[in-house]
Amino acid sequence: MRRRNLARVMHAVSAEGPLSRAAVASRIGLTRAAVSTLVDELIRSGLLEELGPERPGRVGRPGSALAVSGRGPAGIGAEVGVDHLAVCAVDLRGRLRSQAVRQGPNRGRSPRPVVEELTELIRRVVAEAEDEGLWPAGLAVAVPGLVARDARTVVRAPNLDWQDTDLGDLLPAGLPLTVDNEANFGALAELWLGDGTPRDFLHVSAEIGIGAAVVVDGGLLRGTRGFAGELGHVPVRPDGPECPCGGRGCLEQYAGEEAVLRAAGLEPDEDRVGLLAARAAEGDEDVVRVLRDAGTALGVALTGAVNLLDPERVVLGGELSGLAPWLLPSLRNELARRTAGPACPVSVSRLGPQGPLLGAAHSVVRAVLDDPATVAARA
Amino acid sequence: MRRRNLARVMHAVSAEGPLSRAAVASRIGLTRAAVSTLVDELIRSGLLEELGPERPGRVGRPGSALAVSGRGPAGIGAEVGVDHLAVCAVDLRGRLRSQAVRQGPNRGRSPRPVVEELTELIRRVVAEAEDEGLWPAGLAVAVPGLVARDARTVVRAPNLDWQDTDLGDLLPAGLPLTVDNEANFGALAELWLGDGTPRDFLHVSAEIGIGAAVVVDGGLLRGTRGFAGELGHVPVRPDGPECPCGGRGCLEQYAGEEAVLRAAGLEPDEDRVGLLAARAAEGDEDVVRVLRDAGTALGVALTGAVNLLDPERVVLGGELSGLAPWLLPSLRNELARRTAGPACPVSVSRLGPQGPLLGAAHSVVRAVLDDPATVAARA
DNA sequence: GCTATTTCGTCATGCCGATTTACAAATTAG
DNA sequence: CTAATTTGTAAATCGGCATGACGAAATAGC
Repeated sequence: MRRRNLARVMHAVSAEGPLSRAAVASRIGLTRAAVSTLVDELIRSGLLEELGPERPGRVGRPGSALAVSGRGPAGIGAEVGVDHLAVCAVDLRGRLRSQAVRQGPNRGRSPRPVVEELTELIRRVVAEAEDEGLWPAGLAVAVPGLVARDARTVVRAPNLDWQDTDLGDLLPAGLPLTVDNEANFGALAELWLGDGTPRDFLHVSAEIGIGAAVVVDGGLLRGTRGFAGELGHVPVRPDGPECPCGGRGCLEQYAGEEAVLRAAGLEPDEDRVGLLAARAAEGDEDVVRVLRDAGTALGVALTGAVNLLDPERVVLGGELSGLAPWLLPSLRNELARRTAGPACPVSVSRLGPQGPLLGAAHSVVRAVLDDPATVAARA
Repeated sequence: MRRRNLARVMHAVSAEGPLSRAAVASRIGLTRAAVSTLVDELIRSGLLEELGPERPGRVGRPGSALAVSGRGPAGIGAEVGVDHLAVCAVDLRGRLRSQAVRQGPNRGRSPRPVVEELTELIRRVVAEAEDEGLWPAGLAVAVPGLVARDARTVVRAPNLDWQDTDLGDLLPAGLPLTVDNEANFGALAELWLGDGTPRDFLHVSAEIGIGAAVVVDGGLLRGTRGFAGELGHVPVRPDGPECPCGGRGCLEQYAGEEAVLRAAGLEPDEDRVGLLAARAAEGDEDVVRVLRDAGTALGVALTGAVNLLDPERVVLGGELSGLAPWLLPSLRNELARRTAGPACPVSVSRLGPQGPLLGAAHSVVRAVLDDPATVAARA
C-alpha cells in the first residue's frame, strides 16, 4: 500500500514536471499530510529533490517545487547490434547522461568476447555517470533475437549465430539485469518517448529478421515462451518460396532484409539500409519496385495482425524507419484495401534506430519509478 | 485493501471447495483473526455460508467449513443466436440453476422484437431463480457480432443484420448489463470451466463469421475499439476471391460457413453444422475434402496468429467443435509444417455450443467474486 | 478414563498508514 | 495594514491487519 503510494508520487512528479506537495496530493487523491510523509521518505532516499519555493502570481503561500532527482539512480541501457555495440545511461528525469559506442561486426563471433567488449563499454559509461553523482540502478540489454521469459537467456539470435546463451553468466554481477528483444525495447521507447503514441499499438521493426512488438494497455505482450511478435514468419503467400523456418511464403521472404537485397540485385554489405535508401532516392527503379513490393507484403501481414489485435495504430521503427518513404505508400494502400471502414493508421517512429537502446535504459528508470521502495532500500 | 482481501477470501473458498477459516488464512497469507472478520462480513452479506464443523481424522479442534453461498447473488447469462435465444442463471458456486430457450430464426428481424422475446425469457429465468432464494447480480448478453467497448452497443452483427444497436435501451433497466461478442464469452467459459485450459490461449469459434478470442494472462484482449479477434478477415491467399470486407482471400472465403456449404454443394439451411457433420461421417468425399481444405486455411491463418502471439495452445470452440474430427488433421498438419520447433497444440473445447451462454453467466459470477464489497452493499 | 497435545476461532492490544483537524508561514487582495 | 487564501506540518483519530493469549473441541498416549 505504502509502496504503491510512493510509486504514485514518483509518477506524478515525473510526468507533470515540478509540483508542490499540495499539487501532488490533489492529483493522486491523497491528503497533503500523507504526501508530506511520502515525499520526506523519497527525498531522504535521493529520488526526489526540493527545488525551492515557486513564484506564482496566485494568492496564498507558494508551494515548494519538487522534482525527480537528477543525481540519484540511473538506468543503464546496452545494445548488441549486428555491427555495433552501444551503452548509455539515463537519469530519473529521462535525460541521456552518458553514452559509448563501438562500431564493428559481431556476426558469427562467439558471445564471450562480444560481451567482454560490451562490459568494457558499460564500465566506461557507469564511471562517467558516477562522476556526475549518479549510481546504476540496473542494466537492460537489447539483443537482436528471441529471449526466454527469464529475461537472461538468448534462445536464438540468427544474425549473431548465438543460441541458448545466458548473458547473466557473462555480464558483471551486482546490477539487476534484464535482457530482451530489441524490438520489444524499441516499442517501449516508442510508448514512453514517442509523441502521442497510444497505449495500444503494434510496433514493427526489421533489422534482418522482422519483429513486431504488441503493446496492449501500456504493457508488452510477451507470449508463453516470450516469443510473441514473430511477424517475420506470418504466411503471406501460402505457396510462396520456402523459408528456413519450414514454412512457405513467410513475410521474411518478401520484406526481410536479405530477400530485399537479393531482389534488388545488391550484395549484403555494411550499412545495407543506407545503401537501399540511397539507391531509392536516386530513383533506381529496381530498388523502388522491390521496396514497393516489400511494403505490399508487409501490408498483407499487418492486415492479419490488425484484424486480430485491433491496435490503435501501427508504428514502423528501427532500421525500417529509414526506408519508410518507399514502403509506406504500398503498405498503407494494402491495409486500406483489405479493411472495411477506416484503416488502422500507420506512422513512423521518430526515434529510429536509437529506439532499442533508449528503451532499454528507460525500462530501468521505469522500474525505479514503479517501485521506489526497493531501490530506496539500496540507496 | 479490505476490498481486495474480501475478494481473496471469496476466490480461495470458491476455488478450493469448503475450507475452514484457518485454511483460508494459510492460503491467502493473512492471520486467522483477520480472516475471521472478513468472513463475518461475507456471511452477513449472504456471500458465504457456514456448513458446520468438519469431521476430519486429524488431531485438533475441527474447523467450521465455509462454502460459497448457494442462495445469494446469481449471474444471469443470455445469448442471442442466429436461430435461437437462450437465458440461464448460475449461482456463486458455478452451478446452473435455471434455464430457458426459444428456438426460431432471428436473422433479419429488427432488434426490438427479438430483445422483447429475450426479456420475457430473462423474466422467467429470474423468477425461477428467485424462487430458489437467489437474486440477480447482473446480466451478460452474448451476441454474434462486434460490440463496442462500452459493452452495450452492438456495432455490427452481420448474421442478424443489426447495426449500432444499444441493447441497454432495449433491455430492462435495473440490472448491471454487459454485452459482448459470443466468441469472447466462449473463450472465458473455456478459461473458467475448461479442464487444464491455460491462462494464455487462442479460442477460435466459427458460427457464420470466424471469430477468435485472445486470452492473455487470464484476461481478454479486446483491442482499441473492442474489435480484436477478427480472424475471419486475416488474408490467407492475398490474390484469392473477393470478400465483402473489401479484401481478397480472407480466411472466411475458405473456412467460413457459407463458403464451406457452397463448396460442398449444399444449401444454407437449418442446423447447417449438423448436416455437414452427418455427410462427413457418411464418408461424403466432397464434404470431407472441403472440410480438409478449410482446416488447411485455418492452419495458415492460425500460423500467423500463433507467430504473433505465442499462445500456450489453440482451442476450437463453438459450432466448430462438432466439425473438429475433419478439420483438425489438416489444421494441425499445416501448423506443424510452418513452425520451426514444436508446434502450438490445438485442442477442442468440451463445452461446445454451450460455451458462450455459460461464459456470459459466469462473467457475472466472476465479477461478484472479484469485488464482493460492491455487491454486498446491494444485498 | 484421564491428561497432554494439537488445532480452531475469537478477543484484547498494538502498530502502520492514512485522514481529520488545527495552526503557523507566506503570499495576494483590498 | 488587515483579511483572505494557500501551503506545509504537527497532533489526534480511525481503519485494518498482526501479535499474543485464551477457551473450545478434537486426537494421542498412558
